[in-house]
Amino acid sequence: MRKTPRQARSREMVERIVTAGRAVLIADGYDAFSTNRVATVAGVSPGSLYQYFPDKAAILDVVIDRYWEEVAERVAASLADRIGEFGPAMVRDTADALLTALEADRELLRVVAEELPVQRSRERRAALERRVRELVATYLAARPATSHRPQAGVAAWVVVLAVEGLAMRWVLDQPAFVSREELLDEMLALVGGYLLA
Amino acid sequence: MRKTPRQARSREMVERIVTAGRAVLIADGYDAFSTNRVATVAGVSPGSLYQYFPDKAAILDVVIDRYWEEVAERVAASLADRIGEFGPAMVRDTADALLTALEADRELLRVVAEELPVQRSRERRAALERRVRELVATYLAARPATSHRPQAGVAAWVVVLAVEGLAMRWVLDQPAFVSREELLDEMLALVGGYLLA
DNA sequence: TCACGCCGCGAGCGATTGCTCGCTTTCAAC
DNA sequence: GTTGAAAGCGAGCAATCGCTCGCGGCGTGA
Repeated sequence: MRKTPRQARSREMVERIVTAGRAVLIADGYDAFSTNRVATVAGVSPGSLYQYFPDKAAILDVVIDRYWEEVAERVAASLADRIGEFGPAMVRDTADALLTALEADRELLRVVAEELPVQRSRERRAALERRVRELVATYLAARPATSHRPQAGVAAWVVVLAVEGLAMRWVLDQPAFVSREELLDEMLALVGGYLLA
Repeated sequence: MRKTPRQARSREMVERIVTAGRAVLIADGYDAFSTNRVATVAGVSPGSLYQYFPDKAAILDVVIDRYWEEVAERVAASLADRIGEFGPAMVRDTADALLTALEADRELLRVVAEELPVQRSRERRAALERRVRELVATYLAARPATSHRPQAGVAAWVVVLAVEGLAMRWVLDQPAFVSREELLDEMLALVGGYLLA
C-alpha cells in the first residue's frame, strides 16, 4: 500500500476499489481487469486508485487474499472445532465445510482457479493447504489407531490434496452423475480406505 | 489456420514458430509470449507468422494441444496395454506412466498448469481425463471383484482425479518428504483402499 | 474563518502489443 | 526461360494499458 487512508471517505474508496476489482473479475474475467476499468466500475479516477495501490497487481492481491483467507478461515475453524472428535464424522464435517466455503463464491473460484496467472494465488492456496495439512498430521500422529499409514506427514499430504482436488473440481464442474451427498460419501471411502489400507 | 503451407520451407517455418512458442513459454513465461517475440525467436518476421496463424492464441493452442496430446498418448497407451492385467500392478504401472509423461516436460507443465489463462488448456486436459476415465470405468464395470464401489463411473471419476492431482502436484512441487517410489505406494494404497472399502 | 494537508480528479504520456500491407524473393509448372 | 503463385519480409498503424502529474475541492484543527 502506497499510502494509508486516514479519513473515512478514502477508506470507503479503497473498499469500493477492492469490491469493483472482484466484480470485474467475476463479470468480465481477468482480461478485462485493467486499472482503468476497475477505477470506472468503482466510480473512481485512475489517479485516486494509484494513491493507495502501488500497481495493478496489488489490487488483485487483496481480492485473492481475501478470498483464500475466507476459505481457510472456514475450514480451519471447522477442523479446530472437531479436533477432539474421532473418525469418519470429523472427515465428513471438514469436507463439508470446505465444500460450503468453495460453493459460497463459485464464480470467483472459477476465475481464481482457471483464469488467473496464479503465482500469487498459488502462494495463498499453498498456505491454506499447509495450515490444514499440519492440523491433519498432528491429529494422525496423536491417534495411531485411526491410521495404518506409517508416515503421518505423507498421509496428511495425500489426504488434503485428494480431498481438496475433488472438492474444487466438483464445485467447478458440477458433474451430473455425483450428488453432493455422494461426493461426501466417496471422500469418506477414499480417506478411510486409504488410512486403514 | 489461415492458410495451409504447401511448400517444404513454409511447413518448416510453421514448425519453427511452434517450437519457438514453446521455447518462449518455458524460458520467459506467458507474459513474454508476444507475437513479435515468438517471431524473433523463430527467426521469422511477424508478417510471415500471420500468414499461417490467424492470431496469437492459435500458436498457443498448438503448443498446448501438442503437450496434452503427448501426455494422453502415453497414459492411454500404457493403460490400453494393461487392460487385460489385473489389480495393483496395473494401477502402479499406469500411475508410473503418467508420472513419467509429466516429468518429461516439467517446465512446460509448470507454465501450462500455473501461469496460463487456461481456458483452452482446460478443454484439452478435460479430454485427457475423460479418455482415461472411460477406460477405467469400463475396466471396473467388467471386473466387479476389483471394486466394492457401486457406481463404476463415479469410482473412475474419483480415482482419476485423485491420481492426476497427486501426480501433478508431486511433479510441480517436488516435496522433499515423498520419494517417487513412496508416491506410487501411496497412490496404490489410496486407490486400493478406496475401491475395496 | 482561515489555512494546511488529505483527498480526488482525469487528460494524457510513454510504452507495448497484436496485427497489416505493400513489397521483394523464391519456387515450380510449362 | 518465362510466368504466376506461394512464401517471406519488416516498418509501422491503431489501439490499449499501466501509470503520472498538475490542479482544484473538501475536511479538520486552531
